[in-house]
Amino acid sequence: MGIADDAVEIRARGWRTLAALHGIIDAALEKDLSKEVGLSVVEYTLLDALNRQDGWHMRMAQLARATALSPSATTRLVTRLEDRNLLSRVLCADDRRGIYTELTPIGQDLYQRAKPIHDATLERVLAQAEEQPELAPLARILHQIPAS
Amino acid sequence: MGIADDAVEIRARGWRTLAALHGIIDAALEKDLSKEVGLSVVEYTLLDALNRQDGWHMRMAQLARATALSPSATTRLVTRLEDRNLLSRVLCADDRRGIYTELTPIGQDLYQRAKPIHDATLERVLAQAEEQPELAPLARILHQIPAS
DNA sequence: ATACAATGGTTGCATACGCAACTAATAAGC
DNA sequence: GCTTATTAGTTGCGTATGCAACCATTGTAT
Repeated sequence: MGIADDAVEIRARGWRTLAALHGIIDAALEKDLSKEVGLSVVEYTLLDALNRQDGWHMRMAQLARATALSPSATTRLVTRLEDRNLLSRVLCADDRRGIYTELTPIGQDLYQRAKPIHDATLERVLAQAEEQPELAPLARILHQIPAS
Repeated sequence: MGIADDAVEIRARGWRTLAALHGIIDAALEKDLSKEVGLSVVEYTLLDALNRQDGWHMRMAQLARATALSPSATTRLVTRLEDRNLLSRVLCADDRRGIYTELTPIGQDLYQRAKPIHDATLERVLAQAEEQPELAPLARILHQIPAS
């Protein structure tokens, strides 16, 4: 087995590690957020993305990108949150095809309650991951990614 | 904002980066594997896990762990692959609750055809990710995770 | 002006998923 | 030995997803 073959296997193993760590974090967040504030991970991700944009001025396509979801799934996700009065659709004045979303006070409040849960779970799960030899190298990196 | 708060935000950003990279790789693999050999990513992951175990001697629970899937999803995944004659269920002799899975020749053949696709896509996508400032730090790490 | 292309979101439909309840087989308690 | 608990895997059911087809609005060309 030559160097090139090794590289392929190392990449594959790296990808398996990434997928495993992702699955662990995702499952833990899903469980805790769902239990404590009734939000799924994607729902939290959307609220979080909106919040980092001052709760305003994100179009459907941007939300789709932020959540790594298809356009159709994004439509339904926004509809679900709108039905719970966490956000509202706002028609775009200059381009009436576009739709902005706005966090409602209820949505902002729920996000403020969800964020500590999210952050605490993330810290706990990452600490656990750093104890596992397979995951540790990757888990440690997450603390060292520079702002960009 | 103190050091502790910074750590929280850095973790959160690291998690977003991890999720983003995972989504990109997963989507690319999904697309290429589906197109070229008619396999989804989880289906490939299962065949790959089986193959690394000599195509034998993995119980349902192990497969569930390898694919990060629930028991029920694992049952249906194995059923799908069994219906396509890629693997077969084998009752465990000593513990008749347990079920082993065995790759069929067809399954082995399909895996051998799928692996180059998988590896090439992974290499391509990771190379692209290394060009993006947001993803580069994490993408580069995947080449450096030691065997364990 | 009118037709035609391109863009932004939404819906019909089929599929995969997780949870909880279930069955079958083994292990433990007395 | 018989009852109870535990473990392994499967099924019913509701929900989230992606794809492709669709509608509405905007831009472009003649």
